[in-house]
Amino acid sequence: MLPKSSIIEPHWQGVWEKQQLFLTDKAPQGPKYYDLVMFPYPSGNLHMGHVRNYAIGDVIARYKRMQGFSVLQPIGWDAFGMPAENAAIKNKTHPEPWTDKCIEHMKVQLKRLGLSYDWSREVNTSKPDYYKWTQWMFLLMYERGLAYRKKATVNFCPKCDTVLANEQVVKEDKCWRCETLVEEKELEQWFFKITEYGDRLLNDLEKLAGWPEPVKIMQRNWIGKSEGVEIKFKIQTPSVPSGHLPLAKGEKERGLVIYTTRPDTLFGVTYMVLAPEHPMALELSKGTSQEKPVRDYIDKVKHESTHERSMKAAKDGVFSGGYAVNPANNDTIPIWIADYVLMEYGTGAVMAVPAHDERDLAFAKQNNLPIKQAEPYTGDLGVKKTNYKLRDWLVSRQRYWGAPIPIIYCDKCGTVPVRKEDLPVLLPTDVKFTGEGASPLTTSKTFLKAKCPKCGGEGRRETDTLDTFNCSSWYYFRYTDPHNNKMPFDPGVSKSWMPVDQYIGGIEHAILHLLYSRFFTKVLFDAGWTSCDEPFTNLLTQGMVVKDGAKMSKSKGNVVDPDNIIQKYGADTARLFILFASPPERELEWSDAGVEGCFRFLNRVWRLVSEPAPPRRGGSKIQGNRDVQSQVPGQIIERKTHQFIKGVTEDVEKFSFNTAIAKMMEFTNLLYEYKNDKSLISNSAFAIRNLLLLLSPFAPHLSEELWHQLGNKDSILKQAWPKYDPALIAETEIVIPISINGKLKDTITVPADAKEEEIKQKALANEKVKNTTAGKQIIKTIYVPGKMINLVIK
RNA sequence: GCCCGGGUGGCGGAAUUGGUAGACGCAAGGGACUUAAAAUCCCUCGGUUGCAUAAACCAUGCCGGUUCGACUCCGGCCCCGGGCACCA
Repeated sequence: MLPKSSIIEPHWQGVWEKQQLFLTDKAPQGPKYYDLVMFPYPSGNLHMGHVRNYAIGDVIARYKRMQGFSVLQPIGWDAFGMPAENAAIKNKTHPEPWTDKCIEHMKVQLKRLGLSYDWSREVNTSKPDYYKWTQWMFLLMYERGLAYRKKATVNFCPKCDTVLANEQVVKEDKCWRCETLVEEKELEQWFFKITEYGDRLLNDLEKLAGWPEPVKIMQRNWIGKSEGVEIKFKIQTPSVPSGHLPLAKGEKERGLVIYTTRPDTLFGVTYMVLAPEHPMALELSKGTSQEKPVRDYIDKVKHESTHERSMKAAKDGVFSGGYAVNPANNDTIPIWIADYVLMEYGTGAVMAVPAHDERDLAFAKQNNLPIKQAEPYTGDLGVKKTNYKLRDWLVSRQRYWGAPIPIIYCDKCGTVPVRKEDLPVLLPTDVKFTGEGASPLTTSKTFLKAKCPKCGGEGRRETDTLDTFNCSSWYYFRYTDPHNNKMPFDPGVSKSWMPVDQYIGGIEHAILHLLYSRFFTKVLFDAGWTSCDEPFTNLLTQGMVVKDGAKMSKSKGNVVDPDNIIQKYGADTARLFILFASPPERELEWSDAGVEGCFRFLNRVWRLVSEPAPPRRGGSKIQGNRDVQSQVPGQIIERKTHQFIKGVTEDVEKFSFNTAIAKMMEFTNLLYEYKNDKSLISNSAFAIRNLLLLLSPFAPHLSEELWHQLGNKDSILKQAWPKYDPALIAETEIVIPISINGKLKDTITVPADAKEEEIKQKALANEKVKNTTAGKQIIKTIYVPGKMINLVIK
């Protein structure tokens, strides 16, 4: 083993840092390139998913720098969140020191990877100088009428007397700590009106040409715009004649309003379904024999979290005891109550058409309800209505480790926002972490009381904190002006960097994080803070790094420690392997075997460069590449070098790093074939120089070391990306496959400029072709220029 | 359940627009060098039949279709992964 990664890697990292090679100017010099990786949650340990993310980002950053771009590649910490609070509960400590320690450790790990970050722009969302501005964003939303309060259901453990996250609800709706059955509870919560931006978030997806199509489709479906109608059905109950139920305000005739996108299927309606929370659900059963079953069913559903409910495969329900009248044909149809209808969507009630809808069909079969094929209904009915699946964003969290929502409740003035000049609302430290009871903030003596900003009277602070998605929805703006203490970022400075040219992160963020970030950007745009209405021009969604078929995550505990790999093989090998093992968008199954191969490759490069023409020990004679045997080696090397530059450049452009690395391996293998030929020294020097340049974004330490060994004084990182000469890449001979009836028979080698006739003649003269076609008739010849020739015989 | 991906040798993967399936790497087997080992170098390597580096057939999750030609396009299934709004 020649390159001592443990020596050369820290050495060059030190040199780069000393020369401040990765510090970015306040504003770009020349064309800018904002290269962004999703900042990590500081779990305390770097895992392979991170390494993959940052290796991709770093290759792009280094490549773009060599192309002359002014590159901004920052890093920071998405530092608020539940794990720190859980750790505090478990270890009877405080989330802050725990988080700080995690960051400290991960920073050391990150630096070992030799990533070219501008560390002077590091952000930490859990520090007041950052969350001050997260609170500022909340106030901006509030000012613009986009923040409001309403009741919402949460998962609640009655024994711990506390709100649970979905993640804390384990199998069969039990609390993760005490296994008590989780309940649903209604609480007043803060929301952002993201629905007001639904149409823009939907329409502007079309602008995002640099986004993967599947991500756009997922967002489109998530927003779920649909055009339909609301139709009113009259109600009948067996015991009470139609119209006998009390009328709602402004209602002339009692009825059940449903939403449908398919009014044309009205003749096929055989029953109606209400969500269990529908206000009419219980009412309809009153005085019928169904009263008790309905009550029991609604009770049962209450104990199911909305999360579990939406995901269970088998849907259930109960007859309400009431009937409705189909306005199209006056049929009397039963009204059911079932959990496959959601109160949040439409009117919380649907007309069921088993003949047209799969869910209705499954439910009808299960409950022996009629299925009716019917003519399309063409009459005019109901009121046109556009609905969205997208719901307003619930930003309240009943937790400590987040940015406090900057609101004060005053008995006189009501809900009053904290003045911007009074930000930040600091997280108090006199707090208990028990995992029980209401939000920890309610236990602070210093926090709760506050003067009303309006009247100066005694007020009470909001004790909810902001969802951590708030922190990550604007951090890319902060990176552009990270130390500003007068505003979240200077619009002029941010303008010179925004939008992000390339955003890279896990596919698991395809919807929520990316949608919220787009929403924030649009609000900032409307408020005049930015001229971008979309934050990320290009998006690369990397696949997961999995181990034993399962996602590597802190919660699953199947995390592979990159430290071990770096220690054994070095950062260059680790980076190279993770890029080589799989294309970026695809899932990558981690395996320690294969890392070895990349390590061997780097050693081969090392020996190629630093051991000129060593005595070849052992082995048999070296054979030239078969297809170029007849040609002059010097020309071969030159041509292959230009082809190599072209190939790698194209691969890096399309982020096909695995094939780019394969090409470097092939090229290295080729150079080995000519290694001992003294007459080729100048060709080889040219080839090696380019090999190192192209390799440098992938394996920067080794490339830098060898670059200097070759006598270069300046850093390889400052060199220009090589260009190829199109005149020198053309092969003189090409290989044409001959197939008969689509089956390959043989190949022929012809001059690159051979004419069709010449190739056909040569193909027909081929021995194998003659043997196969003997006694048969050639009825068709297909020639694809430069590609192949196919003979169809009978 | 719904939405979005993926399925190619023993393994990770490659394959411009439908045109030589298996590049590159790993693992495996054989050999060279060495007192020996490590490292390095050379050869073989999808499957079946076959003495064969002769030839044929089969082969890109499964079934069917379009085409001179299908991993690639179309229809129907099966399996695996991600997301599903309080994990980030």
